[in-house]
Amino acid sequence: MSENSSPPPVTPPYPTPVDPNNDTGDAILPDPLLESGSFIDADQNEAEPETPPNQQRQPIPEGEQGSGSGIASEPISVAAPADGSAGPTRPPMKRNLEEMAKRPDWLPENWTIDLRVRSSGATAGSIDRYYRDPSGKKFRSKNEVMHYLETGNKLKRKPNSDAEATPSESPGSKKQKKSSSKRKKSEALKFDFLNPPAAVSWTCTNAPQETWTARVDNKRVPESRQREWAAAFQHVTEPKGNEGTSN
DNA sequence: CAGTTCGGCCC
DNA sequence: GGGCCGAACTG
Repeated sequence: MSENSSPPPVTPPYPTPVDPNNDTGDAILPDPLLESGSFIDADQNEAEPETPPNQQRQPIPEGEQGSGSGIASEPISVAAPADGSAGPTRPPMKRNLEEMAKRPDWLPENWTIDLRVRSSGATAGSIDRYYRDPSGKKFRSKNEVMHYLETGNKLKRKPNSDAEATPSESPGSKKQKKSSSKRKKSEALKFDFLNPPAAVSWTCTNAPQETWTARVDNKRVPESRQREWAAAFQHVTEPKGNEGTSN
């Protein structure tokens, strides 16, 4: 493009937006979140100029299509700002990546959130949120974080006992990815009426929101279980249990 | 075997 | 639509 006749003289702190329909003053702020501490997984002590910023990515061999081949673009690490110490007046966050990366209230301050965008697969485009503790441990969900916070033990996944070896299946061959017939569903009331917990202790967390957590034998009861309990409770307290035809 | 990513259910 | 978790695949 050719040069313009009159270049912009001076850029004021806030460029005048040409957007006519901006009621909430959604102007383009310089970098509201940048200062808050949003950076790309750059360690604080990473003083290695020799290493280029490009992450070590293995070249994807064409032809061979693996699930792990097409990985997401870049893991976005967002450091959680300690608190409002950075700036007294915090500008309204725009709905952006930052907003998504804002730490939930239940997340400790020293933890970080990793946003990963799926680039391959049927669920491409979906954003997965991961949580990392100062130690570097990675968690996939709030539940895992909670469990780790309470018990201090990281949930181990995939026991993979492989107790039964089914020779019928063709071994050695690559296992089909779960294409179909994988998850079972449809299960009415999961509550085990025959083996109810002997004792349940309920604790209420007041901050930031009222959250009741049930514990059985010092083991935290998953919310899903609590929901099942609620469902069962409602079921047993249902006044009208007439399934027969009214007559 | 551990780590990483995708599929897909559940909410 | 997002969260969550199991499963699958790779290094």
